[in-house]
Amino acid sequence: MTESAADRQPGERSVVAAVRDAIVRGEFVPNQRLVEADLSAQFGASRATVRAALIELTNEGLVERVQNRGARVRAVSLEEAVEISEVRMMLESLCAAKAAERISDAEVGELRELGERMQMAVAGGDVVGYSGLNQRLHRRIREISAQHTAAQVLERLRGQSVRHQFRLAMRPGRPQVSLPEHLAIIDAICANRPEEAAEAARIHLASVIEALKAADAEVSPLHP
Amino acid sequence: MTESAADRQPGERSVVAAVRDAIVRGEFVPNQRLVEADLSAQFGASRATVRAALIELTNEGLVERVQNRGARVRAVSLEEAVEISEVRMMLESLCAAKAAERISDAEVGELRELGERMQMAVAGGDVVGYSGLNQRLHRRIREISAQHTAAQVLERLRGQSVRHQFRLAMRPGRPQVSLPEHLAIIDAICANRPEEAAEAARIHLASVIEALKAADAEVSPLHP
DNA sequence: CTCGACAAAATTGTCAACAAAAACGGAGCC
DNA sequence: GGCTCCGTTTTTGTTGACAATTTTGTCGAG
Repeated sequence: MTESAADRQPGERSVVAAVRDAIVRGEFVPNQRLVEADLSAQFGASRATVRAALIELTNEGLVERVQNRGARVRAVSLEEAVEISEVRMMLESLCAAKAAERISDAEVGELRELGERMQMAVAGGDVVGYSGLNQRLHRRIREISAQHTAAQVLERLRGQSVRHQFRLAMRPGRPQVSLPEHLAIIDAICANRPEEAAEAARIHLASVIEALKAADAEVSPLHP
Repeated sequence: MTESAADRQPGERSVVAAVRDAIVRGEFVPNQRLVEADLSAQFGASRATVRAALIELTNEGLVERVQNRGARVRAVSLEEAVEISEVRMMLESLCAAKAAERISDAEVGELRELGERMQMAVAGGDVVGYSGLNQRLHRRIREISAQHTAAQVLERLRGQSVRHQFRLAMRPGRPQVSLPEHLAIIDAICANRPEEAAEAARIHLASVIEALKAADAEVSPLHP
């Protein structure tokens, strides 16, 4: 077991970030128990600190806590991943429409550049690079939309579904189908067409939902 | 100062419920400081317990916490209330559509009865009763939709905007305009028409947003 | 051999006390 | 008179220990 995490900065707020990172990076696998004393030793913090961190991560949907039974990494099922994507479909279309209304000239250049880099990444077969640009695009659209409430909800949901998202990005052929969808969103936003941008976002997320179901069907061919 | 809150059941989870209730009921006003020691005395719990409760309520969006400066009741501005309503417009329309697809015969009866009771409440001028039925209707639709993720987000947002919602319900003439909107939602869901239900929900929330802005314009006639 | 009761271990919930940081107040200085 | 500096007070952040609960392991009876 690596002890790389036993660093300085026992801090207060850093513990939540550390545990969150460990979860989204896959270091802590779903359903793994998170014993307060263990985490307290692993990071330099006291038990009360990790306890506070676990409470915070619980409300973020990353960990599950039950009375007197401790915490564990929350496992999101396929059904939940689909639900999350449905909510994303609604909120990302809202943000896309808002962004199309408010975008500035400088931001247009930014989005266009992101789009070009995504095209290059796909052309070059750089899957992980494309995945990173993907995240940056969605985040930037949220920021441009200035819909703070929706952005916050979407950020929380992203943390919960990051595992499914990653599995999806690794599917062969997936980037080739998602790239044009992303470019359509960019085009609509940059052209100041809210309705078109919202529709493009809906189409993209519908595609994500289909891919999620397809990926699952491939793993478990028939109902086990 | 009333000491009615210093009850039994110092509990653990009850403290978050107690503080949450105090906030949504208006006992704790926006921007009011929430000193840990004071709350610790007011409710029978220790400081660590109220601290945990404050962290939880922070992630629910009801309180604001800044490093080394303590917690206070979060004040949601008009802009935030509008943002919240925009998100609600998207998610409630999603839930309404899902509910229209999944509703059972028994649930149809339930919703119809709720609608009749709402009509009676408005006819009788029972504003507070109508407000309660209003909440029950929205909650029941969320439950029927079986969209757990959206329901959870909506529940959190409801807590944040309950103050604005309440102010709205008290506006003279408001129930008369919101009642037919609610009945339209009920009709569409009970008739198994998802698209119609979603549209009805959108119309209702758009009306809420307009009313929010109007109510604010009335309080502060010109830009102060 | 299986099932249930009972004890032991592990883990969480709670508390009181200590340390650090920030807000407050007054005296001194320009 | 206003401003800064410094000590006091309040409030939060952290720590360790104790109590309550759950889980685990073991032993005996059927």
